[in-house]
Amino acid sequence: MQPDDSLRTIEAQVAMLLRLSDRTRRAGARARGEIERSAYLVLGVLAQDGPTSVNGIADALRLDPSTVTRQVLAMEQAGQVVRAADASDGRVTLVRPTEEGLAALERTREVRARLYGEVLDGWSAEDRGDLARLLTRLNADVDTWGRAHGDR
Amino acid sequence: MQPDDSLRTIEAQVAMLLRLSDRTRRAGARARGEIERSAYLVLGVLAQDGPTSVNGIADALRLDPSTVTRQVLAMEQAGQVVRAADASDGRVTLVRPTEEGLAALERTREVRARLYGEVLDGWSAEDRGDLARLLTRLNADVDTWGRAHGDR
DNA sequence: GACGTAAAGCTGTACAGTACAGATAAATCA
DNA sequence: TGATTTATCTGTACTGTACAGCTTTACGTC
Repeated sequence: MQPDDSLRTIEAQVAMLLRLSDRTRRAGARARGEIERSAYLVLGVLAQDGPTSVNGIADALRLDPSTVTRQVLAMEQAGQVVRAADASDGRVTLVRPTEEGLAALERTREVRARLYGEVLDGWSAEDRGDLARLLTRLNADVDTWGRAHGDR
Repeated sequence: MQPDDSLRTIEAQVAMLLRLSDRTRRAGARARGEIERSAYLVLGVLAQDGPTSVNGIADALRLDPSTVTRQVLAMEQAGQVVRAADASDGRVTLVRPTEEGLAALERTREVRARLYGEVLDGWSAEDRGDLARLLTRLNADVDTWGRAHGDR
């Protein structure tokens, strides 16, 4: 494969993966007991970083703060997080995951890992490991690139 | 990395890639001269398969036909495709890409390949090739899985 | 050939996810 | 203290998508 071919293939395959994953996410996600993608990502941030401000979540996910505001409001309604003013800065809304929220996150992770286990049934451990490694690196580089270029 | 760890990492990284790519797609995509993601995918199908029915496009992209109907109507307005009744089956709307549409597709592919070239700047040819290969295989398996399971 | 059934596509509608602009409240600085 | 900045929330709009129902065309059976 020529260098340029790899780039084109990666680009095309990422676009198609987006399309297909979107499909899979919608189709019966709730029936499988999963939480929404948006809540899933927010809870992932909270599970990793602990209580976080709305802006902090927005930055971690590269989302507009107004979007996160609405997501955490919905998640509070669903009992997945609690919101409280920061004691040392009244402007800040600190978002904390509830036990229920963390349990829902873990449940979703397990369901999805099982799903991927089915999809990647015939894959060697080496290919799985390579894909995990390369995707992680790709995301890190996409994130770095986006921040350096102001997402232009 | 344990087998289960790979699955969890892949799952989490795909979710994050979706998030980040969505961001990059919106931010300044038009400014870079790119066409919309939906048009890009439809034109990709037409470029590969030639004139295709609305249902055919929907199947290739795993979209609802009503969604494709609207996309091709918008693309016709934009001069990227032309629609015509199939001579042998009056129910079928055959969608053909215009020269302009194919040129826009190629332009977008080039812009995006260049973008990926920047993001993957420090990557070895081997890693790029591996990522291209593994993503292609992942998509094929996701697609197969989805069709086998009725996207449940 | 007529009638019932199926297929293709279109229209109405609804919803998730998102951004941008502007409003509000709290903090900080000169 | 007043001006400016920061964090969040509210109003609004748009893309992408699905599902249900409608219309038109085709097909199969008699």
